[in-house]
Amino acid sequence: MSQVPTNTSRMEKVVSLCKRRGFIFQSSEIYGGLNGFWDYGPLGSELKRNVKELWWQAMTRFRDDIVGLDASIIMHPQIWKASGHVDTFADPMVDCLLTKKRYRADQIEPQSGVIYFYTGARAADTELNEPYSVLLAAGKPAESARKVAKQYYALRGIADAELLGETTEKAENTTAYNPENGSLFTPPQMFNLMFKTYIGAAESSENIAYLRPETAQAIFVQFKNVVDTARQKVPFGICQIGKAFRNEINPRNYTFRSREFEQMELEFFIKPEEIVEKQHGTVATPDGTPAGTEPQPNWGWEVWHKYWVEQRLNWYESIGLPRESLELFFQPKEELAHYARACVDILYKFPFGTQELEGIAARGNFDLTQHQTHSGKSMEYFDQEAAAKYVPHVIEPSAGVDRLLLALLCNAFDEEEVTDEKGKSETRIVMRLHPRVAPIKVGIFPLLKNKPELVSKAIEVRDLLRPHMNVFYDETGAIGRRYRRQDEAGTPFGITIDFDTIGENGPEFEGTVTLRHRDSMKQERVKISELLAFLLPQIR
RNA sequence: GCGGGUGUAGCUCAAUGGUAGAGCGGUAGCCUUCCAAGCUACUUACGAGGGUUCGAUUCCCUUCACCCGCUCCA
Repeated sequence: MSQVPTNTSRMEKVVSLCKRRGFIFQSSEIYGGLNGFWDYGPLGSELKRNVKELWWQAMTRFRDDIVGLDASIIMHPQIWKASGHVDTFADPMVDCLLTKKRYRADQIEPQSGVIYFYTGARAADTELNEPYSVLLAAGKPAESARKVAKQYYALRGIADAELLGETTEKAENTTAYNPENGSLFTPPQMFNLMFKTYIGAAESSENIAYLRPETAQAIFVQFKNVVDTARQKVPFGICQIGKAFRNEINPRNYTFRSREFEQMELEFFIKPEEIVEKQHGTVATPDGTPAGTEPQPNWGWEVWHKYWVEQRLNWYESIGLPRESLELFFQPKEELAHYARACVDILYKFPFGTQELEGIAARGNFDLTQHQTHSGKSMEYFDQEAAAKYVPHVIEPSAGVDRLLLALLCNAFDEEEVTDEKGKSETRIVMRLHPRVAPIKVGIFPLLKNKPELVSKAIEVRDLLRPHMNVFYDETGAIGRRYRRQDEAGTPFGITIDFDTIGENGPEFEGTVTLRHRDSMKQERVKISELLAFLLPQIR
């Protein structure tokens, strides 16, 4: 498995296979495609269903303390006011007029000094009346401002310019100039990342609504309803899988950053530390808590946070992403959003770089409090055991489904040299997807198509397995070709119905099939009656 | 959004200012007793729009998409 930071050719092979085998297609391809949107083909949609199903199971079915939610994508616009998305989910951007580099306007260091204004420039045969200005630190020679200005006009086609209309002015704490070279920036442009739409027929400002930029807010907004109906006590969680939309400035890296994507989010509500302390006398910290322990009532938020990081890492391993393909990134305190207490990202080593799959944030009670303030409805929870009312705090593991699929596909992709009995070597492409996520669990092949006994027996086996797993029946072409086709689809098992199966080579083999393993290409004989018992534990 | 690159069949690639070809694949048939065998037939493309031209896949412009770098990113 490649550990090279960027590996373009490997990524290209993955992309090509995804298209060839029907994992991922470009959205609206016959109309030329649409930037930032992707579709999942037959194999991709199965893969995606499996991943979401496994997450849902791990979160809700195998736990008593988490329940599900499936909320609408368009919600009351006030929600996005309360969450801060309307105001802060927009980045003001500026471009340097000289270098064309783009910066976030709110991250420009304010500068003071002298501004040199020009009205234009003139060369032997041309003149350009386009104002431009340069900021110089106090005391620097005017000549360096002129040098920058000449570079600027040279870019505009006025070489060796004579600068026109130079004036100067003092400036304090301006962010309109590039600190690196003094050049003027373009005026700030706002990029709000939320998709806007209108509810009802009239496109007026009162009808503005947004496609949700994250699924989390729906959980906070429905917190009270869930508390009232689900018979859960804090600590408990609400989870949701669903689409979210962000009008990315620059979608990149295949499906990694798309404008429409799917999230799997959990909001796990916990007691504020003062309540824990009141009830138990002490608050457990990560240092005093052995890894992998069951949740305890005296846990503080830091232990819960660590607990969820470990839970999530274990889950990724359980679906086939090895621990060494993942990295943890602890966001430094100074880079955290104002409401967050801590955030750990789980990163995967993609061929195009190590990138985030999931963020696990400790968000305090920011969100519930915000909605309490904006809606005027109490978000307080009455804790009978503690005899106290409080707004719960929250730990938020938030994962991107599409990113995860891409990670699984990149991780599974493998090329190996195989040598046949005649000594001829060739490249085998195999998707080593974990059986749990594999789109097709087992391929079922009659050894020969023109032998009715083999075909009918194969169909019998297909119908035996079909209620329990996704099977693929294939009778065309040579058996080796059918195996290799399934290798690219990531199908972990192949079952071949041969002449042993129908008893032609002795009664001791009757009712057995060839079971072929994708990864090792090894074959073994298994009784049809034992197939389910063999396969089920591996795919669940 | 800026700069660079690329767009020809499902994939990988070729050729050409005179109307596109291969390999692999796919489909159907024959054959075939375990790892992409063979034979036959079929299938499918110049990203889109405009211009120059008698004629454009080829030259020019615009646009769209993808890739790389910058930028951004929950």
